[in-house]
Amino acid sequence: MAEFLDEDAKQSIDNAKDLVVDSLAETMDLYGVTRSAGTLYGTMYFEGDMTLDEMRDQLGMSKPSMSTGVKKLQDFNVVKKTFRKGQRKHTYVAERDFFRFFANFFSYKWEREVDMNLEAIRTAQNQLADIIASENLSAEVIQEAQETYDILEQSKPYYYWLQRLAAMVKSGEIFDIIPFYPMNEEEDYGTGEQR
Amino acid sequence: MAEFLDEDAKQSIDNAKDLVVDSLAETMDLYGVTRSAGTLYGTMYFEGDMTLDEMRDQLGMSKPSMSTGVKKLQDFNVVKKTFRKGQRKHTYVAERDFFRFFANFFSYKWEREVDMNLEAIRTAQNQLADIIASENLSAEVIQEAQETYDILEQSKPYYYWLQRLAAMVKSGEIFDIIPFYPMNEEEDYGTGEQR
DNA sequence: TGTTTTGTTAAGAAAATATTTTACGATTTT
DNA sequence: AAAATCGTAAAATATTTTCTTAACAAAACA
Repeated sequence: MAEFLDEDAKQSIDNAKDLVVDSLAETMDLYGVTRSAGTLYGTMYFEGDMTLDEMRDQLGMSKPSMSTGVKKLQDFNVVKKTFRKGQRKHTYVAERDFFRFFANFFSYKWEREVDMNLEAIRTAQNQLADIIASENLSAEVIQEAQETYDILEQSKPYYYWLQRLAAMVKSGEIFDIIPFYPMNEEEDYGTGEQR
Repeated sequence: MAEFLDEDAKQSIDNAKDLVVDSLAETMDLYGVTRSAGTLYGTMYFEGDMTLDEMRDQLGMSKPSMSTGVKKLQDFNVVKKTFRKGQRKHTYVAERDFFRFFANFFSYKWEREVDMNLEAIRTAQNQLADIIASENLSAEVIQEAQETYDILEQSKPYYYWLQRLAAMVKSGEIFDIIPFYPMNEEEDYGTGEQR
C-alpha cells in the first residue's frame, strides 16, 4: 500500500514539474523560441546534466530533434556542454540561474538587433546620400530622400542606447544598478560581480 | 529625361526603405513576431497613418491579413488607432519612437512572463507542499518533493526582479538610470519624464 | 587498424501556421 | 429606411516549419 502512495506522489511531483516546464516553454515561445526547445530547456532545468539519449527518453522524441534543440539553446548561451567522468556520450547542462539566463539571452538578441539594423541603416543612408547629392533631380524627390535619411539618422541614438544596455546586461553591471532585491537606504547589495 | 532620372531615384528611395523594413522585420522575428507583422510595422513606420486598404495596397496582401496583423501589433502596444478628419475608414499609426517601442514591447512581454510563471510556480508548490506534509510516504519521495519545491522557491527573486525591471521600463524610469546618451560627470540628462 | 558507438546531415512525412476567399454583422451615408 | 462600405470571423487553401526515419561521418575504443 505504501508503494502505491509513493507512486501517486511521484506522479504528482512529475505533474508539478511539467506545469512549470510548460510555463517556461510558453515563456520562451513568447520570445520566439520554439515550444519544443523551450520544453527541452525546462526539462534540463530540473534534471541537470543530460545526454541526448536521456533527453530523448524523457521527452519521447527523436535524437536528431534533441541535437538540433540543444544546438539552438547553445546559440543564445543558455545551454553548455559539460563533461561527465568517463562518459563517452556528450552531456549538456542548462543555465539554472535565471538572472544569467536573462543576461545571456537578451544581450545576445539585442546585440543582433543593433548590428543588423545599423548595417541596414548604413547601406540605406549611403544610397539616399547619393540621391541627395545628385544634380538633375526634382526638388520633390530630393526632399523625400532627405526626409527618409533624417528618419534613419534619428533612430541611431536608440541603437547606441541598446548597445550600452546590452553591454551592461551582459557584464552583469545592470544588477548593480537594479539590484536583485529592492534597495533600502541602509543596505546596498551591489557587488560588481555577477552572481 | 529628367522624369526618367526621377523615377530611378524614387525606386532607389523605395529600395532603401525596403532594406530597413526587412531589417526591422527580421528584428521582430528575433523576438517571436511573425515576419509579416514585422513588415507591416516597418511599412507603417515610414508611411505614418494608414488605413487597412492602404496597407493592403502597399504590401499586396489581403485585407484580413492586415486586420489581424494590426491587431497583433496593437496587442503589444506598438500600433494605435488614430483619427483622421472626416475619414470613414479607421487609421492606424505605428510607434515611431524606438525607445517607446522598446518600453511597450518588453514591458508587455516581461509582465506576461512574470505572471505566467509565478502562477505556475504557485500551483506547483501547493501540490508539492501536500506531498511534503503527507504521512505514509517514503523519505526518498518526500525529499524529492522538497528539492523541487526549493528549486522553485529559489527562482522567485528573479521574477520579482523582472517585475521591477518591467515597471521601470514601462514608466520610462529606466531612461533616467541609463540615459539616452552616455553620461559625463558634468552633464545629467535624466529628467524623470518619458521622451 | 578495424569495430562500435555517437552526433549530425539529408530527405521525406506530418503538423502547425499563415494567408486568402467567402460571408456576415455593424456602421455610415444618402 | 435602404444602400453601401467597412472590419472581422469562419472555412478552405497554401505555405512554412517541425519532426522523424534513414544514411553518413566522426570519434572512441579494443
